[in-house]
This record gives sequence, structure tokens and C-alpha cells, in this order.
Amino acid sequence: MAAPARTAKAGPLTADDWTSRALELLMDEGVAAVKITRLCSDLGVTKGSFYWRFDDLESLKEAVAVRWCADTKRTLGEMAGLTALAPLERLRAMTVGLIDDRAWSVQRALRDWARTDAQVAAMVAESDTFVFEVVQAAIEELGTTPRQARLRAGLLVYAGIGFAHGQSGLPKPEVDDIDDLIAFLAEDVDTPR
Amino acid sequence: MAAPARTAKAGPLTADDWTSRALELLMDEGVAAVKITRLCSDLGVTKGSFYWRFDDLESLKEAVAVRWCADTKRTLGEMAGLTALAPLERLRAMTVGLIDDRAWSVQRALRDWARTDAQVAAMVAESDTFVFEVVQAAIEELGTTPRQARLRAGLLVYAGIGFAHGQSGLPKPEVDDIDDLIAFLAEDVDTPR
DNA sequence: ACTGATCCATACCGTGGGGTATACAAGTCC
DNA sequence: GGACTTGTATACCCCACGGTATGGATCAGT
Repeated sequence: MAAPARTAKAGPLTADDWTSRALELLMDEGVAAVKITRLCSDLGVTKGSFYWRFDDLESLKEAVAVRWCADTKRTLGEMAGLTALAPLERLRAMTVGLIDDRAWSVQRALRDWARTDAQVAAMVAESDTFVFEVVQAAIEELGTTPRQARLRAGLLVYAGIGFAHGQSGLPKPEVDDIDDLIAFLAEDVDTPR
Repeated sequence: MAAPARTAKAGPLTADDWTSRALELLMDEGVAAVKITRLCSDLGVTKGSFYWRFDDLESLKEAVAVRWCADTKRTLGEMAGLTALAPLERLRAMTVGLIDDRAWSVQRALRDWARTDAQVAAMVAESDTFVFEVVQAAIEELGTTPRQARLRAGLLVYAGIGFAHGQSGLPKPEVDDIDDLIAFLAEDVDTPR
């Protein structure tokens, strides 16, 4: 009982321990909850430890943003790499993973954060571009013109971002809505009337 | 020179003066900039004045949210009231007014704010529902099934929200893109293959 | 001219949170 | 075993910000 309430960790803290907890706080309570004091308290540690690893708060923010961006690109890169799947299936997988994935809660928080932090903003932009390109490629693969692919990909990606920021009273699409939605986005691609 | 730098106002401050400045701060510098001290400084006034009109910060937030919601519903209500215009034209007007209207900058800030304030969240939800219903009605008026109208309206409205939160590196739709986008959303409505 | 209401200034307090300085503990290398 | 590095604890400073208390100024009404 000598040690405080450190969650489930014995040895020295790694940088990932800090960014992990910061991400959790970001998801659960928003950017306002990411305070040094709070982090230390949660990790069962004092500020001396924090300032040993990071120069200041900015430094931590940067680490969090960089890590999140890398994670996102990796995850989505794997999905996009599933070239075995038909483009439709790929789109569906990404979209479904969008409406019930906890990760979008992070993205929402990070986007808030990005408005006051250039470092974070750069990471968000990089991630967005990546997502857009993947979606656009999948749609174009269905046979649409590049222009239509760009428009529809924009619609879907922006809708995804909007959904992540939702918490609105808007009806949130169910899984079977997704199918119809994807079908709609792929519509008329090879039957130019 | 006796009076401080009050922007362009002589008489006593009204509640609207406070909410106006708060909205400006919200747009320009985000929710983090809306501090009582800052507001007072900007209005050339001290905290005594603030606490004369409002009980506390929450009280101001509520006033801001209520005012914004009312403004939004009025503006959009006018657009929706243009029943003289064809539904397509109505949709186009709303969407165009969406991509270059400064008001969405407020909405973005308010949505951030809503995450930590129930009052604001309620106003945002109310506004969202209103927008959604208007768009859905317009699309349904084009001849789609109610289900399709709901899906497509969701897509468009969510995309709007996403666009407002963008500031990403994503390509932002130009005006002539909007036309094609609307056309796409209205597609196939009367030609069920 | 007096009074009350309205509107704002000034001064102050409490607290939370960023940041610093330094001491202590445990491992590592010679 | 000493010296040096790594990781954390303790104690402190500073200040921004929310909130309170109280007094001063202005104006309307009588």
C-alpha cells in the first residue's frame, strides 16, 4: 500500500503511458480535462515525473497528436490494404467502423484541440487527407469519374467528421442504413443514363 | 479620454452587447477565449458590470446559446419559407450559404462548447433537428421515399457539420461543385430502375 | 433637493493549474 | 563501494480566472 493508486503499472512510466492516459482523458472528458495535475493524479505520480519526460504541456500535446496520427494512418492503411475485398466492401468496413468506433471520440477532441494548437492541427490535417484519399480511391475504383469520386468522397468523409462531432439530436444511422448509403454513393456508376 | 476603449458604444451595456462580444470571441479565438475578464476588457468595463447582468459564467453561456439558436432558426426558417423556389433551388441556397457563411464558425465553436455544457448542448441539438427537418422535407419533396430522404438529408447535414469543423486539409467544395452535389442527392428520384 | 434604482469601479479572496528547484531512491558502471 | 544517471517526491512560486463585497456615479421621479 506504499504505492499510490497507480492503475496497473509497477515499473517506471514510459512516454506511452502518459500519452495513453492523455488520450483517454481527451475521449472521456474533453480537452479541458487534460491537465498536468490531473494526469499525475491519475497515474499515481507527481509533477516531478511529468517534467522529467516532457518539457511542458505543449510537448505532451505534440506527443499525443503525433501518436494519434500514426495510429490512425496505420489502422486505416490496413483497411485500405485489403485490396482483396471489393471496393464496396472496403467502403462499408470503413464506414461501419466509423459509426461505432470509440476512436472517433478522440478525433473529435483532437479537432477541438487543433483550433488552438498548430502542431495538433497539422496532424489532424494529415490524417484527414489520408482518409479522403483512401475513400476517393475506393469510389473511383467503382467506375466513377474522378470528379464524381472526389465529390462523393468529400460528402462521405465530411459526413463522417460531422457525425463524430454530432452529439446532436440527429438520427444516427444504423448499420443497415450504412448499406443503403454506400449503395447510394456507388449508384449509377456504370449506367450513365 | 476619460472613458476606456469601449468600441463604439456610449450608453449602458445591454445583454445583447455581452452576448454579441461573446459570440465574436467564440468565432475568432474559440471557447477558451470567452473569459469574464476578457469580455470586460474588450467592452471597456469591469467585472462589476458583468455580475450586474449575469449571475455567473453559466448564465452568460446560456444567454449566448439561446440567442444563437433563435437566430439560426429564424434565418433558416426564412430560407425554408421560400416555397416559391423549387426544392432544388432551396437546397442549393441552403448549401451554398453553408460553405461560405461566417455563421458556421460560430456553430463550430458552440458545438465545442456543447460538450461541456448541457444548456448549450440542448440548443445545438434543437438547431440541428430543425435544419435536418427542413432539408429532409426538401428532398422528400423531390419525390424520394421517406427513407431515402432521411438517409440523404442525414448525409448532407452531417457533411455540413463536418465541413464546419473541417479546417482540415480537405478540398473544400466550390460553388459549382455544390450544383453537382445537389443534383447527385436528387438523383434517380423518379426513375426507379 | 431628496431618494431610490440602475450601472459600473475597485479591491479583495480562493483556487486551480503551469512551471521550477531540489532532495531522495534505485539502478548502473567502473 | 563510490560516482553517475534515471525516475520520482516534496515544496514552493506565480498568476490567471471565477466570484464577492462594497462603494461611487448617474438618472428618474417626486
